[in-house]
Amino acid sequence: MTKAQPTIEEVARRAGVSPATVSRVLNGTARVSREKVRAVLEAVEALGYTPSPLARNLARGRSYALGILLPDFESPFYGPILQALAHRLEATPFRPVAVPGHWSLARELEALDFLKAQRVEVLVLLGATVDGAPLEALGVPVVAFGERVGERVYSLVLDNREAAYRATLYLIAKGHTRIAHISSHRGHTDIRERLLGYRRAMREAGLEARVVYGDLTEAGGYRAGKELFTRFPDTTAVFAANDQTAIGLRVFLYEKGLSVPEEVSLVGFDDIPLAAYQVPPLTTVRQPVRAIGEALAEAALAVLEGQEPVLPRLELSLVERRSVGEVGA
Amino acid sequence: MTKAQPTIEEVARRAGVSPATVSRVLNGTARVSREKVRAVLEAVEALGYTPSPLARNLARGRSYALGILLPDFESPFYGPILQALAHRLEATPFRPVAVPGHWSLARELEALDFLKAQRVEVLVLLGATVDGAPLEALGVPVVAFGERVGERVYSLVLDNREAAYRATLYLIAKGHTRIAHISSHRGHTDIRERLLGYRRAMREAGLEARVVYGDLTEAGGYRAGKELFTRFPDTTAVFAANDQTAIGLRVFLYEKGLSVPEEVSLVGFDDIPLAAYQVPPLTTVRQPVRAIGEALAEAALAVLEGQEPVLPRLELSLVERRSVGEVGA
DNA sequence: TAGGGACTTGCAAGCGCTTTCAAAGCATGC
DNA sequence: GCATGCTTTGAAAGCGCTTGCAAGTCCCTA
Repeated sequence: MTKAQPTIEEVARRAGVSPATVSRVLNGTARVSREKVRAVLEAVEALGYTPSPLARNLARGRSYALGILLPDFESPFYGPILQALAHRLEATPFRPVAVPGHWSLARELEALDFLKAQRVEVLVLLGATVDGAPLEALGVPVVAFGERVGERVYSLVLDNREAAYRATLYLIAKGHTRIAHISSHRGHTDIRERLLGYRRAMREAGLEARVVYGDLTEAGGYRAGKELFTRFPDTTAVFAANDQTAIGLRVFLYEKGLSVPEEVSLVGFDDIPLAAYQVPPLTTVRQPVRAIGEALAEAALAVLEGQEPVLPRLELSLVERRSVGEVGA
Repeated sequence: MTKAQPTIEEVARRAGVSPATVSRVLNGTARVSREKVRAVLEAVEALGYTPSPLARNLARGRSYALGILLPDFESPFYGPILQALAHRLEATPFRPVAVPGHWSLARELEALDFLKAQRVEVLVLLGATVDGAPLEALGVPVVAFGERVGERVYSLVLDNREAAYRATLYLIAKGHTRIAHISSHRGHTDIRERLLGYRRAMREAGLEARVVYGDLTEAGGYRAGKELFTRFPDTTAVFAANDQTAIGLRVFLYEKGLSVPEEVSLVGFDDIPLAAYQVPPLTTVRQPVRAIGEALAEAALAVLEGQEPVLPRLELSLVERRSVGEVGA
């Protein structure tokens, strides 16, 4: 049976004070005499009272809601970021309101409408493509993972191009020359940056770029592999735009009977939790998800305090595992 | 500049009616004349008005919040369930409030306190261990994935024991006799049920059970593999309590130089998205996550309507991929 | 032509909290 | 002993919405 929760009124009555006083001791917003404090606390304890967030927020005129727009809840990359973000929020009065944009701009716009209706005080963007006007229209500050422009929008951006450049260089250093890249039209600028980094490394080394497109899913990686090895059968190394793509490609190679890393080397991007547990363990560019989540939370909280957020300079680093071999070794 | 959102008051003024009328047309709670409806709609449109959920819920005396307790946001198994659950809720007035229990009973209890403070109207339990008194203390109905008891608690339970039994039988049918199981003390009854199913199959076949314990993570699977092959080096098949364990074990085998499925066969449980993309693709027991998420949502919604929820009978099925080989084949 | 019923509409109370404002209590200083 | 200045406390007004109730309209019937 749902025994209704007690109200501040009842607490006040039991403690022999006014609701105002109860509010004051609970929020520490004004000095209250020793004995009344005790009485209130006792009543609160006895009744098991917790203030209704609804009423409180309405009275205070704010929602304490922090909107989070992410692609979905099953992404092995965004999940951990959300986790860190939510974790950082736990000790604050703010609550995360996470909604999926389902990798579609239209759905993202719907999600924004929803968040606006929810009166979120700030928006955190994770792997969304929305930008510009719709963002400004929200009327709240935005903290984005990935480049964005606009007033009151702050972005945390890692140097994807540089990291991709270095990853490609790494492959070249291992003696590879026929190196392909699997990119994607899905996703935002980060993916394009990775492509650019790859191209630059290839160009500088005087090598021919071979690019095919997936959709950042395992299935996409598998299909891209099919296309790649049809068009460029002699490819010896592949740099994939993300780990899921690399993993999908991996099973394509497995089915085709090409061994990794002996015949084909693989480098991914993101370092999702399962990357280390592939066979062979996947060499990949690590994104510091924990730090990313925390930095976003920190920035959002700063904005809420009216401060100018400082976004840290986070590094992408190649983690060498076992999916890359040396040519002619 | 955060232009404050308009209130019902302003809409009413602009439409030349009372706030009550605006409320009525927006909620369809009473008949309103044609012209006033038009006027209200026009004003709403012009002002870009959306009712404040805070005020609305306070006035209605309910939160429209549906609490969800799950282990964390990065689980490849619970993520998809959450996704389906949240998706089903989209068209309803209810909002998911998901909080992580971090695989710890203490944290789960904290989470419950939080959910209670949030005035959730119903609780959905995903992979939590909490049961009994703390659950009842919440004072709201509970819909659980996995066996639970109590009044106003309803559980969706799949026959894990039977599925584990059949999975083990499958291995036996492939000619294996030295079959191990990696279980876990973490997790709830489901895991134990799988252990029991395994034991039963082994017993009935007159085979000796060999059980070691992991913690349902990849790392745990890896460690369990170490222990397993120390104690029982001649093991030819392993049935793991979940896919992550199997995947962790897989890399242990890889490092040890044991091939899958030629030397060791592997069966997992859950069929997480990445299971199909392992090398070799993992044979596993599929949990219908989409259906599970939807069934839980459906049940929760039914309970909210005051109805007795009907929980469907969902099936676990073995999906054969490439990680199991025949003995002597 | 008056009375009654069916609709439509606005008033005002209230949801549970916060916060302003003023009253009350008290000690201090002259 | 009285004015002054603090401090503690409660009354009451909202926050933005919903909803019970009653008033007002209009049309129909006797």
